[in-house]
Amino acid sequence: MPVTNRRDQERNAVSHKAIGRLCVYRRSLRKLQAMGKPFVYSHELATEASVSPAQVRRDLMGIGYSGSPNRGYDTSELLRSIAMLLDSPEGEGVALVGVGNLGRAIIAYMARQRPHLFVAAAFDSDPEKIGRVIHGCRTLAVEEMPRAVREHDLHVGIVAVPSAAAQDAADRLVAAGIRGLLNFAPVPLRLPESIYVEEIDLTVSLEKAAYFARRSQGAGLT
Amino acid sequence: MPVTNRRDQERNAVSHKAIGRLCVYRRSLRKLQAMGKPFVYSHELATEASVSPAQVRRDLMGIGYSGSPNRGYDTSELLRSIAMLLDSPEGEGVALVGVGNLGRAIIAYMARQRPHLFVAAAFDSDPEKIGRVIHGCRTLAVEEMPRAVREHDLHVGIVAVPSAAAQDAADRLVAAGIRGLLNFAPVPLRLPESIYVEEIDLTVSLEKAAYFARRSQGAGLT
DNA sequence: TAATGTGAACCCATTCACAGCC
DNA sequence: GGCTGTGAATGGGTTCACATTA
Repeated sequence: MPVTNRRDQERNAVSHKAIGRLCVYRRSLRKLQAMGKPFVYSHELATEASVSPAQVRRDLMGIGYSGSPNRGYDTSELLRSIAMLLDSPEGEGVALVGVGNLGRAIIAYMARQRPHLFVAAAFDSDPEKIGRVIHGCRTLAVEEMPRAVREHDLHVGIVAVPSAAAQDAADRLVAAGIRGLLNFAPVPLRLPESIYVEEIDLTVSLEKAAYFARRSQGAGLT
Repeated sequence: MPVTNRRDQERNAVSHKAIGRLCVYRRSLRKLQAMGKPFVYSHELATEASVSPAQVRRDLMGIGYSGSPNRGYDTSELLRSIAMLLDSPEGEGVALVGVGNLGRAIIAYMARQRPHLFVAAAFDSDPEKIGRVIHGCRTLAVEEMPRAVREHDLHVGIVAVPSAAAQDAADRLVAAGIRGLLNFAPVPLRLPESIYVEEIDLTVSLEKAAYFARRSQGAGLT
């Protein structure tokens, strides 16, 4: 019973936000599956993900998955459907540039959570760091990037270097064949249109949190 | 020449996204100011932030700031206007829970970038870590949180603990008086409505990057 | 009865396009 | 002439509400 077929995926461009939510639903589904719960309702996934039940149904409709009106969605089947959409049949290794505090924290973090995305290769330009092994991942010189990326067939990169080095790191990743990347450096990267960039900007997030914290009824004490 | 007054801010609830963009504009403005550029056009800020010029003008309109038709916006004045909106006149210290790899990386990161937000207090439940000083920030026991948060008058917190401990960390922060927080743990936090939560979900971001990397014209090799 | 699937309505953010200004 | 400021048009994402189904 192949619930979502390739054809659907090829056509329906699922929206950015929907993809993000599907990742979240998947996390809940994994938990439910581990708990042995065979079926789940949209409103249950909804509360877990802090969205509306209608939103969940829309999203699942978007990937072409159907549930049953009185039992809800089949946990395992839905999980498979989402995986079929999100996961690459090829490898899922990612290349990380910058093995400083942040880079090491990312490697450790990803080693702990075991999604099927993992840091397959880490790079740094500091000769001091070359050769060090962090969580089973050896640090290579940036010059090795083209070869290593090709060899491991990587498509996703992480930029975890200081701002000043970010553009160079990104350029190297792109040159090596990476097509999507996660940028932790608080600088706007200038890259080809075809490269997908996901920004993680700690400062901006914190400033937002600070701003909205201030106005959430705390009021007056300005 | 007080360009944006408190009245405007109190009323116009600037949208979430607009706040995020204003943080980004500010970064560009600081750079421009440092370069001694006294005026800037919307299209310049726009390219820096990867948004449309119209978007920039809208956003600045939203905070009640006006430029001059032929010189653009006054760099310093605009910077002051944004600061007046975003920055708290009170302190800007934040409380961080979890001094593991990630927590330490965050402290280091924030110490490097010098926005006016800084980690004022770090907490951990591991007795082993209590007392350690990272970048001038001493690690305290979580039990000290209420006192320390009150003492430093903190309103923003960062949750950088493992998933299993995240809800507890968040609850403690909220109990101590924090009103906005940044959550790095990939679990949905159940908190009072009034608390603003900004999620930073590495796994979701990576999965999104991987997904869109795959479909950006790479095609066929599925 | 209580759930799903979905057209239609709604809402908010963004962009357009142009008047006004220097 | 090229910029800003902004009403109007557009577009996309979310929610509504209800027909449908087991």
